[in-house]
Amino acid sequence: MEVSLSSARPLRADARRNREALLAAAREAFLSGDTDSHVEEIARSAGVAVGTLYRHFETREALIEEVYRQEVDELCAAPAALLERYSPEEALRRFLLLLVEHAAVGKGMSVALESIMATASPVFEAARTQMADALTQLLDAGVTAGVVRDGVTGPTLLRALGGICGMRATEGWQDEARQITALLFDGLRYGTAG
Amino acid sequence: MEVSLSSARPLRADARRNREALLAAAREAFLSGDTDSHVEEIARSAGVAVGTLYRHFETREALIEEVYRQEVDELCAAPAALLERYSPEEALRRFLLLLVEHAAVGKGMSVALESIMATASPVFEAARTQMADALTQLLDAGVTAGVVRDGVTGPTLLRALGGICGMRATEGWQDEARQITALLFDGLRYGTAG
DNA sequence: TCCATAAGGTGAGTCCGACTCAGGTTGTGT
DNA sequence: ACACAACCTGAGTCGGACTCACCTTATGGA
Repeated sequence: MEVSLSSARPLRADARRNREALLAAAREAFLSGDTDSHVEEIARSAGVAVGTLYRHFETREALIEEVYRQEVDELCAAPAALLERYSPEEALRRFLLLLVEHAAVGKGMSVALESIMATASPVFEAARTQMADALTQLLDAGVTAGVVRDGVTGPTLLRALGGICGMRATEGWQDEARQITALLFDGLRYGTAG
Repeated sequence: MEVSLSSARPLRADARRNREALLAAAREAFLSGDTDSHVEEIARSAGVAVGTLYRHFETREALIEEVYRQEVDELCAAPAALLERYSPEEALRRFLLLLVEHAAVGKGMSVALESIMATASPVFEAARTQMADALTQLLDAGVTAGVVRDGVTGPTLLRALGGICGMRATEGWQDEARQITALLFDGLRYGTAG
């Protein structure tokens, strides 16, 4: 599903297997709300020793980042597809909601997101940029179509959505997230013909 | 400045001094971006031993919480004052901006906020409720005056503003925060006579 | 097929930082 | 001035992320 992009020679077969197992185990742990999943547990449930975990990932954080990066990759493919299928306004609306749904895969994930937010790692920086670009794409289409106010940038909107990450531990958080999204959506349209 | 509200007898003079010194040292450390300020450092710069720190605060987190709670207390006094001086619309606008300025006291503070967000401690719960109530007060005044849409609650708006917490580590974050605030403000007015 | 070899795996041990507690110190009421 | 409870101290414990010296095995060439 993924070809090597780096100049290094490909991983040995068993190494590749282990790396994948670790990512799967980490995702599993984070998604199931096991917030305090320790490296030892993740390694064990992946069927390897901690040393192997550290062969593949610089730190515990790096592993979390990688899990998150994969999520972001999937999400960032959406805007282009949505713009082909829907009007700019509708595409924007749907993407914002998609973001909410995606954040809903498990409260453990939002912990991971926060954990990453708290670091200034280059990996996360890339993910953030990617996401911001996706939003910019949608905003630009909206501005061109005259349904979105000018002057709001992708990175800004991304941050505005950041609050959704801190939302576990409440009962009706998903509805609330949708409300916030609607609020931002309307804020974006404020002052247009919409 | 503060009288004992609990049934326990007042602290001994030296204990009170130490407690205050610890809070001051902690605030200092957090505000100056010393993100990884260790309990040992905080205790030393307050002129006490770690044991003393733990006599006054259950855990490191509890100390952070207390610093934050004080900030929140100050902030929550604002809405009532603003509503006396300005129109509901203007009061809301000013309070949202005040929130941003307040978050600006130092990037270290946002780390503290996040740290608190990541726990479901009762202390933070109280602070959050307090803040949400302040926002509700402003929103209600706005709805009554017909300048704010109905159906948005204080807790919801609070979360929407949450994204601002994750904003250190960027150059022009303060301008961005202001933009987001404006966005939400307009979202709130969407569909009214405003 | 089989070997040489380097990539990969192992897990006991190190490091470090939050937290504890037995014992000394000091403010306070009488 | 005294008794004593409240307070303070800081070396030590504990837990979890991370390391590294040594072992295992995939791989590619003979």
